Amino acid sequence: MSGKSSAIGKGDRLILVDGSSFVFRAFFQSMNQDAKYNYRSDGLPTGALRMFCVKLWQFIREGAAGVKPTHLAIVLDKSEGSFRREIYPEYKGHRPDAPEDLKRQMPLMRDAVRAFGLIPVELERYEADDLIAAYAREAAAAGAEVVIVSADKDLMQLVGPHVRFYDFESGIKGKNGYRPERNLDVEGVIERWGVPPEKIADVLALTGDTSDNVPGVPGIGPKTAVQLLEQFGDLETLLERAGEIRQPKRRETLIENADKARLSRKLVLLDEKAPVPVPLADLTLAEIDAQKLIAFFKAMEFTTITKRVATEYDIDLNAVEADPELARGGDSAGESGAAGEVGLAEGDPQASPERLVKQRREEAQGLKIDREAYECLRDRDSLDKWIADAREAGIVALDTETDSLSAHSAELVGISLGLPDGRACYIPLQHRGGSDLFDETGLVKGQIPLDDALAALKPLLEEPGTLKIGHNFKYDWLVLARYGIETAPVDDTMLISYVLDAGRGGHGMDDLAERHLGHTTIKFAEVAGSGKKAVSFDRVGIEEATSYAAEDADVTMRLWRVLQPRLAAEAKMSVYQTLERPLVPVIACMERRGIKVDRQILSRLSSDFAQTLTRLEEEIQEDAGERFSVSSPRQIGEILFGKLGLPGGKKTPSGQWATPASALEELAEQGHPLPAKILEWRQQAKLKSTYSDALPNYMDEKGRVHTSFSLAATTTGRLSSSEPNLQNIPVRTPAGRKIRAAFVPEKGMKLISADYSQIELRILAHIADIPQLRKAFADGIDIHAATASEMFDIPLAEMTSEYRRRAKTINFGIIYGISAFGLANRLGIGREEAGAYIKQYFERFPGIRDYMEETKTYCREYGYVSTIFGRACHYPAIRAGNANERMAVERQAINAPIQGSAADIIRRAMIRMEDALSGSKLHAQMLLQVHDELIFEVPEDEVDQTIPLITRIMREAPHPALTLKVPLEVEARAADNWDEAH
DNA sequence: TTCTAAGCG
DNA sequence: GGTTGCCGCTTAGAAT
Repeated sequence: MSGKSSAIGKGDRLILVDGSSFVFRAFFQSMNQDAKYNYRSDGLPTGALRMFCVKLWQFIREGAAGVKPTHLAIVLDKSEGSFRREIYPEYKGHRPDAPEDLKRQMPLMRDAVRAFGLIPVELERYEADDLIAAYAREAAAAGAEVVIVSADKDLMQLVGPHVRFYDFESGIKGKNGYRPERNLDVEGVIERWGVPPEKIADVLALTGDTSDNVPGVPGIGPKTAVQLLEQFGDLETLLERAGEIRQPKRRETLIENADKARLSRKLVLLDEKAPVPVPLADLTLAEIDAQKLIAFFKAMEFTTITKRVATEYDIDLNAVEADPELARGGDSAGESGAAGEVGLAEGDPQASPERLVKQRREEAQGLKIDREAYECLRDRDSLDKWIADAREAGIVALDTETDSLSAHSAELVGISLGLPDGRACYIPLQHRGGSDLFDETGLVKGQIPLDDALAALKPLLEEPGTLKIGHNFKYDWLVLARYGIETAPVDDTMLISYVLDAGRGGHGMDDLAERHLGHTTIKFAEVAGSGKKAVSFDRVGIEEATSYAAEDADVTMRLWRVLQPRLAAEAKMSVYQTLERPLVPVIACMERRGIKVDRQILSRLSSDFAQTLTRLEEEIQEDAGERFSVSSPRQIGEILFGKLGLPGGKKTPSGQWATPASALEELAEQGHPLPAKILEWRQQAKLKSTYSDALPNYMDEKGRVHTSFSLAATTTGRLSSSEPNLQNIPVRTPAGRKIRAAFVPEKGMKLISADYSQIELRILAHIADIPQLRKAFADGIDIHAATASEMFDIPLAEMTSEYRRRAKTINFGIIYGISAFGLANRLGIGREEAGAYIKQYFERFPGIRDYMEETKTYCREYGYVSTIFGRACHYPAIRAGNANERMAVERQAINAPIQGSAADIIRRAMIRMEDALSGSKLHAQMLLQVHDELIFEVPEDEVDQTIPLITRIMREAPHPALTLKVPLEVEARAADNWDEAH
């Protein structure tokens, strides 16, 4: 386009786009769209880029702020270090990092600009703002009209008779419906700032600018600054005559901070003299090369904008091929060249997701895994070579080996890497034994010093341009985080498998290798031994460790190549990108924090329980007339139903007497003292063994307990918690709540518990679209009472607790896939009566019967059901021949969309929570999730601000993807222990 | 390792 | 025509 150059002049119109703020805006706008539009089929985030292109296309064709351009420039920041850093090192100092997904698509922005036939304008040592200033002045001086497109208020300095400032609306609305300024002329600037554009730098010099870390003068805000400038004319005059200021305090700070103000002005003042790297004349808009633009869009997998361009230029879409070369990311060799290529079918730009899936599967089955070829890296040179290769590939599988199973305390023993070409290596770091020679520190010889290796690996593991692949990466993330490495971006093959195949089998690496690669992995026990002979991994010989560890990385990479393409092909990209991937660091941080437990409380409880147990045991044995083990259900059964001949005994599937609580309760109601005592004993024994005795063993030196949440353990999308399970801490009985009360905040802090009220019933009302339930929820009426009123024809005002209780049981039964038998059992009524209830329920709420029937039919046909966010839960056994089994699976299928949708909602809330809190400068920390409840630890003086924020994030969690037909309600409370907070 | 019971949502 | 039976988890202890 430089061939058509002509100098700018009167009648010309120039749009100057502040590239980085533009792409930021674009990113947040893209976040308001369904996630499926924001990722390419290889998982690369492209949402910001898509919005960027849509807007750029719009500016070129239609103009911005009512100005249709003859010239246009996208101006970028070349690097972090501008000349402002040289005069003030703290400039833009503590800026939060851009979101991970945005960072990954940044390199492609220049490609997008070029695809439009434009030149990305950037210059070393200068910020985009300075170049925009220089262009704006030059163009305005020549008589052209200028529009500056930016979200950065600093650029409002440049507004003048021929220069406007334009900010297109951010996708995210702030508090009080705040919207950024847009389309400002000189009048608009004066209205916004109280001063004309040329004085903005003076204002900022006084007030400072927190976002850029410009100091300013302490205690001077915008109001005072404007007033002072009105009084004295400009900053220099003000500073010279500061002695004349009446207010003593203000006078002193201004005199004292005069230099700071001058420095601040230098920082905020834009450098109009910046040497522009591209002459204005070369910014003339030429006709777009639509073929090239479409080829780029196709490589990015944009659809709507691609069609729009094709229509505009009357081009046959199918005749244009995607050109991955146009979307390489970065402009020179060596700079994260792979960001635009990751996962694309090699040399086949037309590969459809389905073909790619097939190709990868065949490839995986054809490629033999060769353990002999794994490398063991024992010196820096070979490690550096591997790091370079990983960088070149843009993708690397990663696995850590440690000396214990707990990610919170394990020491790093080694790291393995795997590449897409099937190469894999192991880097031993802290092996201490086996048959290898070791030195005086106990470390086996021939290992790269840990610090050296980590220093070399850290940039690779943290850089946005190289995708890391892990399996159950939360573990590795936690281990590496303790060595100061925050790995990103990461794909997790366990989570990809979970999204694709929940319900179809395990998601452990061994399972997946068998299933997808037909490969049997070396088992951990084979190298480390099992039972008494088991050793920790640092005692495993390095050669053996290499085949085991490198294989893990190798298999992980191969699994990724097989599974990842299925995300796009099976329309599961959104689920993976919005509900799974971002949750890994969130959960990891929660686990790392742990929750404090009061050891004394537990130890006292243990003694209390022990005492009660002894007493009960004696009474029980006396009543039974013999000594036996109360903890043995079989012996209990033999005593109650055999020896004492109590009525109504049932057998378990294995033929022994069944003694569940419900059976014992029934006997107790009939007046038998023994079953009641056994029940009591069992409760106390459970509380003692599982909680008061066991929990202290999990406490760290600070008295905190770190559970492990599993993200891929359930069929429905719920999390699970283990070692210890903190999702089943007692709450239903007074004795149990004493355990819960042992969970406490740190001094000066409170615990906040926030839980969704009736979330599953609300989801049922939404999915099945039940008018009465929707109305009851909308009106905030007690839902069980409303159900009872509808079912039993009793006005709400006359509702009795008994009818409400029955309705409540029925409501729960419905969620679980009700049966007359089950309901009868629960309510202690006859089967006929229970059947009549169900019949009546379905007559009043026919939509629920429809939902149940449709769900069963759907599941039978497709083998899976889905949550409202598209998570699939597979039930292959739905076609089982056995009627009982089939009915059981049908109930699961009915329940899964309800339970799973609730799980999705709280996942969304959790993912947003951290940013929302830190964005509001609050220090609350999320500690636990218990399915519909989140537990936080919060500084006492922030409780009042934190509760509304948490509540809002949880209530609004389905947005913007979905708007439920019922409101979500959240109850939150702060207290000094978990029992009181709940 | 499997079964039974009990803790939670 | 008898049987079984309400969803999702983890842990402890006994029995195998």
